Amino acid sequence: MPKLGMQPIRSSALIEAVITEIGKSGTMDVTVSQIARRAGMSSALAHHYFGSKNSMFVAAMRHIMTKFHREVRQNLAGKTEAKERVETLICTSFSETNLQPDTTSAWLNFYVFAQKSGEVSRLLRVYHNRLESNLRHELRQLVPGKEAIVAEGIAAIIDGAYIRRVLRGKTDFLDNPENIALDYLHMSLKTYGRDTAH
Amino acid sequence: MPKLGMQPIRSSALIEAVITEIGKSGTMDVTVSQIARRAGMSSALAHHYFGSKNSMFVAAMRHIMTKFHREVRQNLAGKTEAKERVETLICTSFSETNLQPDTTSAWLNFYVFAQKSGEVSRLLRVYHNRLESNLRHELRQLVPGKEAIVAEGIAAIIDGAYIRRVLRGKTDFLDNPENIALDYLHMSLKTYGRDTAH
DNA sequence: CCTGTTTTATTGATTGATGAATCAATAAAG
DNA sequence: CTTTATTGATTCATCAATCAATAAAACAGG
Repeated sequence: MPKLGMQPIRSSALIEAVITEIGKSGTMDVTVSQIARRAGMSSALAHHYFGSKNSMFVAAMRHIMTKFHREVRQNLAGKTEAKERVETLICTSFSETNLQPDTTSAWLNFYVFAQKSGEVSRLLRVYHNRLESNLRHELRQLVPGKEAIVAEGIAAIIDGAYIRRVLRGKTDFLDNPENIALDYLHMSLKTYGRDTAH
Repeated sequence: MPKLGMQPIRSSALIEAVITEIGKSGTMDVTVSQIARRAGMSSALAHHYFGSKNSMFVAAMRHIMTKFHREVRQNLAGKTEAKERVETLICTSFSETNLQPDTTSAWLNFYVFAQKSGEVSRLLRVYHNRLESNLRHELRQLVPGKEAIVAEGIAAIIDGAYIRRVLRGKTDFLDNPENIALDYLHMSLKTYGRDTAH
């Protein structure tokens, strides 16, 4: 019963399955068969569409990054004030979707995978650069001369919070993780900000 | 030529080799043969002493953690002032040894591995709890009521900085990474500290 | 509106490589 | 003659990737 035009349906089913399986197992040693089974097809078909396990991983990563990017743009829309825009960048990083266990687990695994795959490494670099350049751009007006270090700090807190989330589960996380980053931002504004007065 | 008492020598050679190999490949898919070769012995002997690849990884992790713990205790010795002690905790995390590429790479990989192995997960939790409880203990006097969130922030920055270091290499890291954490500490002291003066 | 050819979808079985773990054998101390 | 050290060869399992085969839709011309 081959309905035509299955390719996009199969692809996205596989991509979802990759993320779910990585999340379930916590590692990237998941077999193509596991992924294919979860996506409701044979491993041969998975290979038929993606060619290799590697490209499934890369596609999954691209998918996560694209989703994130879309979310950022959506949340930034209409916001013009620099401080508000930085806060939006922070909060989007900690949004419901991005804190989904499967997503964070996949992130962490892609970080490791980047050391193996040049393509993933490049993707990750692009993503990092974009986030930090976004941050720096807004911070330039808020904490002139200090935008680089503050941006780096915010980015580090985001990554660190992700890790801790993956490691310990959300249970014993004291506070909403975004509050740490927001706190850091507000203290930086007070300390280095051009308008220290409220 | 079996000289007796080889066990400890072989063990530590293997542990070193595990860390080096993980660092070299960036992942934990290194073979026992690779590890054994680097440690100057056959893979059979490696199995003879450790039983399984898994216990080699666990032993390597224990080794890194023990070394770190020793370094912390050493650096803290004699320091009594709370602020100084927190700064020492931060700086030790970013010491020369702990920023060695192989070490950071191994760290990151163990983070991922923790999701597979209950033992590693427990080890990591112990380590994290110890660091944060140390931080909280000192911070209690410095930023009363806020020690939990500040400790969490410092810990997150440390983890985040590690990741970024692994990902990008030390080249395009703007500043010494400890400065971000130290900055965060000092701003927290100014904002929440009991002695805002000075 | 048939009929054969091409394209797309799909899978069970096979191949080939890889690598963890075990074994059998050797040898030097004690 | 038992214990410790050591390895080359072997076993056994796992998987990524490919193949051969099946089937159904689309399409072609008569």
